[in-house]
Amino acid sequence: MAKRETGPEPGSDTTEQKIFDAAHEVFSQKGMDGSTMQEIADRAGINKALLHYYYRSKDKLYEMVARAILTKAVSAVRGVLEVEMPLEEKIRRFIETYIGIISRNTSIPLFIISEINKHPDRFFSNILPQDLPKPHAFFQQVEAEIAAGRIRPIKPQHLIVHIISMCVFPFVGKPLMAVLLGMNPGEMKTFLKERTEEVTQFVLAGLRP
Amino acid sequence: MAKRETGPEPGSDTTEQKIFDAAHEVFSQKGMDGSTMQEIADRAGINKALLHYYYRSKDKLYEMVARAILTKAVSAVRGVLEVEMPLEEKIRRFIETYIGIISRNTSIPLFIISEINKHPDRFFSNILPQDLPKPHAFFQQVEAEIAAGRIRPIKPQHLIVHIISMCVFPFVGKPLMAVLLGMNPGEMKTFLKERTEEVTQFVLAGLRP
DNA sequence: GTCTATACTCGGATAGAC
DNA sequence: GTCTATCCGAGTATAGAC
Repeated sequence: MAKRETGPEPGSDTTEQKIFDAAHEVFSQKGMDGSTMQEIADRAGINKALLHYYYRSKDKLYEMVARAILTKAVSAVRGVLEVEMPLEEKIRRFIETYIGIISRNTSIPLFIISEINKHPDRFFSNILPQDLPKPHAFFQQVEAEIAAGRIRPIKPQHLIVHIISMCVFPFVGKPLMAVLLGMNPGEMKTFLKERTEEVTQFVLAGLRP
Repeated sequence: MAKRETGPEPGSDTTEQKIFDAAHEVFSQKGMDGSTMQEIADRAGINKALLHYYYRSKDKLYEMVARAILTKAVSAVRGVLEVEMPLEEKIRRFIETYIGIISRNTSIPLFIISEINKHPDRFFSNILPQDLPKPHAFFQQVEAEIAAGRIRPIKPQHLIVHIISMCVFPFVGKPLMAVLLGMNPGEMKTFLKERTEEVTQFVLAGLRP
């Protein structure tokens, strides 16, 4: 049984795939330390021994899942960032697709930041994809717009971090934001839906010369 | 031996205090699931049995530490948010003190968001302080400035989430930001130091009418 | 390939000597 | 108050039957 770098073929309904899906769900919600092989087995509807038959150890299984998550997340961002497009358009698209992905995968951002902080060695040696998004073109584009006087001067590195922060943080900090703002789950959902538009407006406003 | 709500008196050098300090350090870096009583005992320079003598269980010890962390974090924010002050000044101070606190306690934000997401019940029933920051006054102040035409229209809830996001996220996402931007630890440190000024400028620019 | 049974290790918690 | 020794449950992993 050949092992691929990023897990079994999605969509198929083999035992291997069921295990992988179960592991994906459990690991992404509870992280490495908080997950148990028993829970993964239960969720996959099989028993513990089979996990070790297909994936030698908890570590290996975790690495497969983590790599799959990171690869998917990274490639999603790459697409938007590297296309040729006017700056304003690029910013709109970036925010829209980025928040879109997060909304449909709410547990992923927290998984990435908390796991990468807790197990940095593992991530940097095995898991992080090698072909990360290259924001260089974006930086040059920003500099060009500044030189042309079409936007206010700003360090492009800070701009991109501003944008990513405003897109990601409200989702990972959701429980805290909810109590701080006094919102119930329904109100919170509406609030998060509004953010694509709000963040876009705020960023563009902040860039006016 | 009386138990206080937020742990022993800081500064004293009793065994109880040494345990609490050790637990604070370990829990804040590794969270509940990733920490062991053995490691806490080692760091405190005593043995496991004593942990149970002073704090009945790992759960109790964790709750004390978590409550202390939350209480400190919350009260720090409260101070700035509730003082009477012109809006621009208030925003400047908020960003400055907020990033200041985080810089001096880099593991705290990640602890709070990842632990509150992993053990929400525990946090909402026992740990979260009851007297949270009340942003109501801040909201009214923003509305008033908008009505007077001194700032661009914006929902105050989104504004405050924008600000918090840009202050907190770069610290919790530091390892990721570092690889994305291709920075070494030294460059990253400089970058984070710049953020107080950069975030302030960006927020004020985004609010211009 | 899939199961049951079991070995082994680790971590939380307690008993009891001092 | 502090220690050593020990218990017990949980969790990873393997052996071996089918």
